[in-house]
Order: sequence, then C-alpha cells, then structure tokens
Amino acid sequence: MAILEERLAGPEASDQGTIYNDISERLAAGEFAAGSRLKADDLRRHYGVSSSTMREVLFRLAHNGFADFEEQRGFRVPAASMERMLEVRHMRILLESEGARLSIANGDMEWEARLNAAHHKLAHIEVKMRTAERLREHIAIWTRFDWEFHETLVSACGSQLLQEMLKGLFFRYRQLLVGLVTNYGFRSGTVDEHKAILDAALERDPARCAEAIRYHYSFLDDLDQPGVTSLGVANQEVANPAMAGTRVLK
Amino acid sequence: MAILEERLAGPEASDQGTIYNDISERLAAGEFAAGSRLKADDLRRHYGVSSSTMREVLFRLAHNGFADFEEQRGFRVPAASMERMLEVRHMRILLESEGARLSIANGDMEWEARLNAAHHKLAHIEVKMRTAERLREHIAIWTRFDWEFHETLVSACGSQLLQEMLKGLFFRYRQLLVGLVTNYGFRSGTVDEHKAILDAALERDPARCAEAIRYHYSFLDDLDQPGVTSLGVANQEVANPAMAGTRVLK
DNA sequence: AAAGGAAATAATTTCGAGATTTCTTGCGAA
DNA sequence: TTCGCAAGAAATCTCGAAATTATTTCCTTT
Repeated sequence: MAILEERLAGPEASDQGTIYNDISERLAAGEFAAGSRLKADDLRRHYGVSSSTMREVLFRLAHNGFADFEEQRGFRVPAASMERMLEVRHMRILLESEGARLSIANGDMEWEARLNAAHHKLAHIEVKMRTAERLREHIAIWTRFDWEFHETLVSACGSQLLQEMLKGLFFRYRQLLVGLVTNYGFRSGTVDEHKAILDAALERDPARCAEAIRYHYSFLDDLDQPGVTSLGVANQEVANPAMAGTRVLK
Repeated sequence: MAILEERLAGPEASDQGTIYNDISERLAAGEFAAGSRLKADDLRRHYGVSSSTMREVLFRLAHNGFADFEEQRGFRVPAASMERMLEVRHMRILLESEGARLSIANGDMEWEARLNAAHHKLAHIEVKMRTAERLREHIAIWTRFDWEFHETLVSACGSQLLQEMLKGLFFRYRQLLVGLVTNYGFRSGTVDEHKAILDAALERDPARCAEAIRYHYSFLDDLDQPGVTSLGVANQEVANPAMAGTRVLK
C-alpha cells in the first residue's frame, strides 16, 4: 500500500493523499499537542470531506504511528515519551545500518552519485540553517532533504521491505523528536554527522558507516533523564551477530 | 492501533475484529490464490456488513501486509514471490535476533519459564504433526503456538515497537510461505530447530541463539532458483556491527 | 460537601445509496 | 486475424444521516 507518498496536487485539491500528507506534516511539525485528540469532525470540516473519508485518512496515519487509535475512543496524538523515542531510534539504527551495509555491498557508481547529490542538497540547507534567524521556515524542506539522504543511503540494499519500514520509522522519529526537543530537532552537529555517514559509505566501510549512523543519534542520550536507563546507544555489551551470514544481492 | 488481536467472539458475531481475524487466518491458510482480487462486495455479503465496514477491514489487512491496495483498483492478495519472501525473512532474522539478544540480556527467570512453557506447547503439537495424517487440521493451532514461541523469545527485549514489527512480519511470512511450499510450511526439522533456539536462549548465548534463528529459516535457500541470487542466508561476507554499542534496558 | 447515578451532550461507527472510475464486451476498420 | 474504440457492466469511492457508544452535566442521596 502506498504510504507517505510524495505531495502531488495543489492546495485546494483535497483527495485522501493530499490530506494525509498535510496532516502528517502538521503532526511532524508539532502543531498538535501530544496526547490531544484528533477530532474527526473538526478535521472533516477543515478539509471539506465526509466523515468516512476522514476516518480512512486517520487510519492510515495511525498505521504509520502518527496517531494512536482506540476502538470507540477515536484517534489521539501519541504521547512523545523518551521511552518511545529510544525504541524508534533503536529500530532506525538497526535497519539503517543493515540497509547501508547491503547498499555498500551492492551499490554501483550510480548509487554513489545519487548519494553524493542527496548529501549536497542536505548539506546546503543545513549550513544555511546554522546561521538562519527563523528555523521554522526551513523545517519542511530540511525534513525532505534529510529523508532523501537517508533514503538514498539504503536505496541499493535490494530490499523494498526494508526501505518501507525505514520510511515509517523516519517520520515517526521526526514527530517524536519535535515533541521532545527545541529547534525541531535540528542541531548544528548534524552537518558533520551526515558528512561522516557519506564518507564512510563512499569508502565502502560498513563498520564505520554503522558507527557514524549510531553517533548521529547519540545526542539523545544527553537528553535522557538520569536514572531512566533505556535502549541507550553507548557502552557496548553484546555484539549482534544476527546478519553475520547474510549474502547480498547480485 | 490494535493489530492482529486475539480471536474473541463466536462465529456469528461479525464485528470488525472478528472479520479481520477470520480473513487473515484464511489468507494465512492460503485459501485465496495469490494475485487474486479480494472483492469487497462478495466479502461484504458473506459477513453481512456494509461496504464501508468491509473497506475498513480490508485497509487494516493491507496495512499489515496481508493485502495489496491500489487506489481505484481495490485489494488483491499479494503475489507470493521468492524475492518478497526472502525480504521478509531477512527482516525477521534481523529483528528476531536483536530481540532475542536483548531478551537474553534483560530477561529474568519468569521470562525463562514463559519461554519454556511456550516451547513445550509448540513441541507437543509439532511432534504430533510429524506423523499426522491430515496436516491441514493442525495448521491453525500450530501457527498460534509457533507465534507464541517466537513472541515469547523476544518478549523481554524492552521494546514494544520491535515486538509489533515482528508480529507483522511473522504473519506476512506465514502467508507467503503457504503460497510457495507444500504442507503449509511445516517441516519435520522445525522441531529440532525450535529446540536449538530455546537451548541457546536459556543458556544466555546470544550468538548461538542468532545462529539458531538463522538456521531455522535457511531451508528457503534450497527452494531458491539457481541463478536467482537473493538475500540468502549463507556465505558470510560482511558482519553487521550495527547494534554493537547498544546498552540494554534495566 | 462528596458520591452516585441518570439525563443530556458529544463523539465514534455503521449503513446503503449515489457518484465516479475501471474493467469487460462487442463491433468495425485495417 | 488484430487492433482500436465505444458502450455497457462492475467495481471502487464518497457522502451524510442514522445508530451506537462514550463523555459530561446536573440532580439526588448520603
């Protein structure tokens, strides 16, 4: 099923895809308070569609983690807890490292070129954002380029399924992040971190790439409450030999 | 959003959850041919609900990978290709090994007891199935015990998200398997394979547990067409250091 | 004043008909 | 025979009202 598809139509067109994208963007921008109800009737009026259509859109959002659904109790904005955040991060690191490993093994020069291009666009906006007055104005385009870079990184992994799952995790992560930190999740350090991921990928070093990916998300540990020990990212204890014996495509 | 919830009501009750469970079981049992259409109107009549309700159920199925959805073209049973199968397997091995690793690190004696209990039930039905005349009759209960064992294995991992994702993958895998092999995916070897996973988990050996999990799915390689090199399970090339530095809960 | 419960209010969920789109069938031309 | 096209058939999608369920309000009782 098509999920999180690209924005297509103009602002007045209100088909399901458009509404889905608009609400998901508003959610990812933190417009709705965490824990508040997504009133189907209010949204229905706002977008000028019927309750059934609105309900379908809300179900799609719920499936991708943008909303919580309880029978007979409607839809709510998920509470942005640090526990949930660390769970999403954990899965992102696991899938993104694996996807990068496979892409490094499978990717051709065309993949390298696309990755370079995606990083160039991302770095451009991020450097500008470091000195920008109003971050808010750049968040939408930054989110898009950020996603395109991470998507391209794993685009040669050979698994459509991995890419779909990672896409859901990316936007879920973004929504939670916006609810927990300031500046919409942008930090000046992200520039260097994305560069480190790019370099490791282009040098075909999966171990270093995985380490760079892990480091990219490690800033969350500084926000973690003392005493709330969770799925942290530091202090190795056990190596995961899960995919040790996995051949790659082609 | 409640997904794949337990079977609740009697056969005559036709609320959404019941219909969802019934259709998903029929799909997992291979009742509908892969690639065929899931006609909303036929199903609607069969379950005695309106088209809107039926549509909602079908969306839920699509969201969990049981059906494919295309706008204006309705719902279809996903084609059971070996490529898709190997992708799902790949994700299952990745997530299940990681979940087992975390459970081994976090799980207490109560977890060990639950795992033992789940395996006992699974082994009982599997031993019986090795000599059973009509496998068909045991598939539903076997599927349930099989799931409960794999679920319990990762139940102490500390990540609700990982468990949800794994649940979706389990039933997706089962559906694809039924479409590709005989005997509904049951092999006599599964008895020993599940035992190996259990032993490694109880001995708190994550590496051996991951290896046992991998081996549990390796039979697919024998079915793989020569020349169709895919996300196979043999022939290590690169180790995945993705989660090397991941602390565990508690 | 606090607690319990019933009525009023507000939300979700279901329904079936109508509008829209896609698929099928049959006819005619190359 | 093969291809294109148009008319008919069949399916999906949207809609708004009705039914169901949850929530709030307010009155009664302790």
